[in-house]
Order: sequence, then structure tokens, then C-alpha cells
Amino acid sequence: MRADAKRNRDRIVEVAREVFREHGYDASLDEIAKRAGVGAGTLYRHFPTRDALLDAIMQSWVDRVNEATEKALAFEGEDRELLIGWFETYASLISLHKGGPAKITSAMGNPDSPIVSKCQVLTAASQRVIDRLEADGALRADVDAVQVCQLVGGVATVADNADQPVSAVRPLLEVVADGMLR
Amino acid sequence: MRADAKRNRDRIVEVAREVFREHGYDASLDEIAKRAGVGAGTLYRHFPTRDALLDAIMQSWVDRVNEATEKALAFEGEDRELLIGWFETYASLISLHKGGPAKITSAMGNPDSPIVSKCQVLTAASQRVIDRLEADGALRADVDAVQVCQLVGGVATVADNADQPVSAVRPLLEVVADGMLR
DNA sequence: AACAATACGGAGAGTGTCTCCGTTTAGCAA
DNA sequence: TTGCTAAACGGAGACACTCTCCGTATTGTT
Repeated sequence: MRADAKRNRDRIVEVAREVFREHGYDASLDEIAKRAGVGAGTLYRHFPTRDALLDAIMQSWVDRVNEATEKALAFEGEDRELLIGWFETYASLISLHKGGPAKITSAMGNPDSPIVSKCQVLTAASQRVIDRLEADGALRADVDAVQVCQLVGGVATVADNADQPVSAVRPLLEVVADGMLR
Repeated sequence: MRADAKRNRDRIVEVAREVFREHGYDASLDEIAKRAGVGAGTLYRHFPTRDALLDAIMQSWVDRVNEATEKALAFEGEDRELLIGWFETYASLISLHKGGPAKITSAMGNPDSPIVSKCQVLTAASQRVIDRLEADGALRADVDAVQVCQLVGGVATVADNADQPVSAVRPLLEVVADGMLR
């Protein structure tokens, strides 16, 4: 990749992260191009779809997911606390911007989604938490990580839609946790 | 209201119901106007916002909700079955069109929403189901009808986003039910 | 039949998406 | 350095959608 191309690409991602957080996932792409000081053509050449741009933005986010997972696994205390804590963390992680939870959760089941690799990072993280609880014999029955992600994603979507912080839906997360625990 | 006005209004609602089901909640309003054989101005005079149009469409839907509620309350059998059955019914009812579950669920918490009266119909229905279970002493703790609606709405959103029927998310509804039951 | 009052409809302004293609630039080879 | 070519740029413009404004048409009343 030519040096100028890389420069522009990086700049677009940086600006897009900002604009998405500011105006939500529906922000104008031309606006992003303008703010990044490039033509619309340049933006669309690098990122043919809105999702491709989102995928690029989420690249750095992967590290944060893994970090949060380690922290959750290191938790010492009640299983219920661990699970609910992880749910809150998860919900926060997918609340990148307005519309983020819905976006990510809907991509979760769809193998054709352009952000599928990011979803896998999330399911893998949840799987590790579930495995730990399973080892403790704390879970009710076979629990599927993807489904748990979708469920918690659904709750996060509720909070996002209502312009509320994740903490506002803690009671819902508790219900989900109680439904999973023995 | 003048006769021609009523005629046009009715026709718009009828066409909109069809188009929303066909193309989802984001369907073009100009397209609806065209199909209804009226000018864009006429559509916007009757329904200043997309939500106002949705509200009109949902008018007849209220009857179906009440009908379904009676049926659920008349159910004789396990409490768990009753609850899960109601969840499935609920999820189906809000899956009016692509984007419906998210739309309705996000309106649920927001008192300024133009479809708030329709949401109240839904929460009232859920409240009746919850009251019945509470009377049986089947519920775990104080359960808020609005929160339950949001939670089930979140699950329905998952199915909707993944282009799946409500039946595909039954396991998630079971988790939610188990989280609520004693 | 005449006349308000009411409603109609579509042109057009504003905004966003996405493509096409003439122009510019980076990077390499002589 | 210079010259060359492949790669990349950028913005004009076609297309789509939303929503308003206002001249025109229809209704129903007197």
C-alpha cells in the first residue's frame, strides 16, 4: 500500500470513530470524508460499505475486549456476581456508539456479516466465562455462548434505544443471569 | 373531516401497512404516497411523521393483542408453559414488520413516543399475565411489567435482526422465564 | 349557484449515498 | 535527477429520500 493511501486510510478511521460516537452509526459518510480532508471517492475506495468502515474502527477495540475478559476471569467471589459483572462489561463493550448494540448483536448470528470476526472475539470471550462457570458446576444446563451474547446484546439494545446507560438495565441482566444459573 | 380526506387517509394507512410489511419500517414514504395515489403533501398532512403513520397502522392491531391476552390467561397448565407461551405471543405481536420489535421496544420506556398508547396496551397485557402468575406465587420477586416487555422485546429484536422466526429464539425466552420464576 | 373552508398534489429545496473518470502523486528504474 | 507508470485522489453529478410550500381543486353549506 502506498504511503499516501495508508495515511488517508488511517485518518479516515480516526475521524470515523469520532463521528460515529458523536452522531451514531447513521452519521453521514460524506461528512466523515470531508472532516478527514479526503474526497468521497477515497473513502468509498477504502471502505466500500459502512460496515467495512465499522470493522476497521473496531480493530483496536479487540484488545479492550480481551483485557476485560481477563479481568472478569480473575474475579474472586460469587458466581452470580461474576456472571452479572461480565454481562455489564459485555454490554458496555458493544455500546460503542448509538446503534452499536443492535448492529453487533444482529451481526452475531450472520456469518456473512463484514464484522463477523469481531463478533467471534466476543463470543470467544463469553465462552471462556461460561466455561469457568460450568467448571464450577454453577450453570443450569448446556448454555450456548452465541445465544447468551444475543440475549445480553438484546438487553444492551434496549438501553441504547432508550438513551440510558448500561447500569439502567442491570435488573434485566440479573433476570438473565438467574435464568442461567443453577 | 371531509369525505375525500377520510377516503385518502384510510387508503394511505392500508397501503402503508402493506408496504411496511414488504420493505420494513424504513420503506420510502413517497413510495407509499405514490402507491396510494396521493401526493406527498397529502401523506405528510395526515401523518406528519413516520411514527404517526405507524400509530395509525397499529390501531387495528390493538384488538389482536387483547384477544391474545385472553387466550393466554385462559391457559390451563404449568406456570412455566404459560409464561413462555405468552412471551412467544408477545414477540410475534411486536414483529409487525422488519424493524418492528426494535421500534416498539425502544418506545416502551419513552413517554414522548407517538406510539406510547400502543405500548401501554402491551404492558397492560403483560401485567395481567404477571398478576396471574403472582397470584399463584410462581414469581421469584417483584417483577416490573415494563422491564419484562423490554427484555422479551430485546429477544424479539434479535430474531428480527437475524431474519428468523420467533420460534428460533425460544431457548432465549426460556432463559428469561427461568430467571423470573421461583 | 355561489362561496368559504378544507384538502389536494407535485415541484423543488435540502440532505445523503455512491460512482465515474480526469488529474495528481508516489515510488522505482535508468 | 529525471522520467515513467501504476496507484490513488477527489469532487462533480446521478439518484434516492424527506418534507414544505402554495397554486389549484373539491366539498358541503347557505
